[in-house]
Amino acid sequence: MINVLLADDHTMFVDGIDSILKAEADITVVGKVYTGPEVIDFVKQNEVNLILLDVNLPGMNGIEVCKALKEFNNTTKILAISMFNEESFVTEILNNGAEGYILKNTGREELLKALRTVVGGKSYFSDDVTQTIMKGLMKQRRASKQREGFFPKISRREKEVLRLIIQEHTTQEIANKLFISLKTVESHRSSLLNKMNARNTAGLVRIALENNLLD
Amino acid sequence: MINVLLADDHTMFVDGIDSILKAEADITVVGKVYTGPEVIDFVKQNEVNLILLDVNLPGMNGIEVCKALKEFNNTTKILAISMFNEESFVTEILNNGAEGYILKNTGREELLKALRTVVGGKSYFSDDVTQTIMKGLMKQRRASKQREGFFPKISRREKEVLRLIIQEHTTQEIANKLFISLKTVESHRSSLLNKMNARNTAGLVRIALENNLLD
DNA sequence: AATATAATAGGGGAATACCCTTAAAGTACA
DNA sequence: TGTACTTTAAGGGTATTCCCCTATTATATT
Repeated sequence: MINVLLADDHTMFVDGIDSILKAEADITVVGKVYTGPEVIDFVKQNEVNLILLDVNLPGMNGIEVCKALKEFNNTTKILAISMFNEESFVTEILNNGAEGYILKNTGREELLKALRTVVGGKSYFSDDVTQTIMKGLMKQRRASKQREGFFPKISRREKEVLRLIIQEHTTQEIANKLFISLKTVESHRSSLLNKMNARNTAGLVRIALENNLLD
Repeated sequence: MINVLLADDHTMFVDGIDSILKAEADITVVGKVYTGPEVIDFVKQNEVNLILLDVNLPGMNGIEVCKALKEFNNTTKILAISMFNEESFVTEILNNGAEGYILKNTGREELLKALRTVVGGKSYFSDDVTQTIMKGLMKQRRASKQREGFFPKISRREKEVLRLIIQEHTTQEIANKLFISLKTVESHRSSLLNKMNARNTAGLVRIALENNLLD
């Protein structure tokens, strides 16, 4: 038997889901809650296998609830639901422990499938959500591509020096490691500052990490 | 009519796909190639709508091919295929311009669906691949969670200083901006180095960025 | 009210990074 | 076989960071 908790501030929506799940023999809706703190309280006092959790709960939102919940509970699965197919929502709640993410326009069949998949220990995502995430993955490329153009390309040796700088080595240490003179390393540092348009080491490190310059 | 190029070093596999696609009225296999450079050459001389591209081509691998191709061609779609459901493969080739990713154990029906979806301008991914990527997304959480524990928490003021350091400001500039003395900022810097276990500014920046310490 | 932590600030010194200029030798490319 | 870029290196100086130490005042926390 799957014990489900519904957490959403839209009563009508909650009731709709409730009536859908009632028809299923292996699923019981053990509770309905309408705010974040209620979710936490309920889970502490009842056995819940899965929470259908609205991402945009008022007050304490779904993401915070998720985070708080995972602090003390690892068995209850979380299937996030939302009106919005927003990349930031999806990634954030997934980073905070949700096992699945579906949209509110999801039909009865898919809802049930998602629910059972997540309870079964796997993850589930609406096709639309998947598209969004993957697009995000692909966007990175275009963005970093554009930025590439901003830098004159960094030479092989410069890249080595840069890597060692980021690993917290001093100029002297880098010189020793690469068997070259202190002055040479200084010279590389200086061209790095120029090419990357940085004022100091902090900038070097930030720009390098932000733009994945170490590949 | 969809013009497809097959790029894979396993002849038998290529022929298998070829025969599957032959049965489709709207699809023509316009070429079969077995190495990376051949792909580039072929696309330069023929009209190709979609490439079924093996990620693990010998010599110049699929990822490099993808990158090279997107340099001069934006119309040809790329559907990556691979034996391996490896997160690094998937993310890398997606970051380099592929529109879809399927596994070699994909059946005929799914292959055709993937192919038409990608040609239609949308992205397509095998369910398994989606699972892998999403798992990767979720793993980040666990990793960054663990690391959080390593730091004593950084105070409000220290965080401000840290942020300005990352923005390439010198100690003197930070002091001016925050209306405090140079020595106070030095003092904050020094506790940051301690708390974050960094040797110098480079480490400060790297650790802060890697662990999202600025939220 | 007592105790801990944070924020403030100073002196003084050593280590490191940054700047400017110059220049030779190696390497790749057309 | 030039031309451009990279890698190497130096002198000499300034700026900045880092490291000791100490110490007062605020702000939580219990």
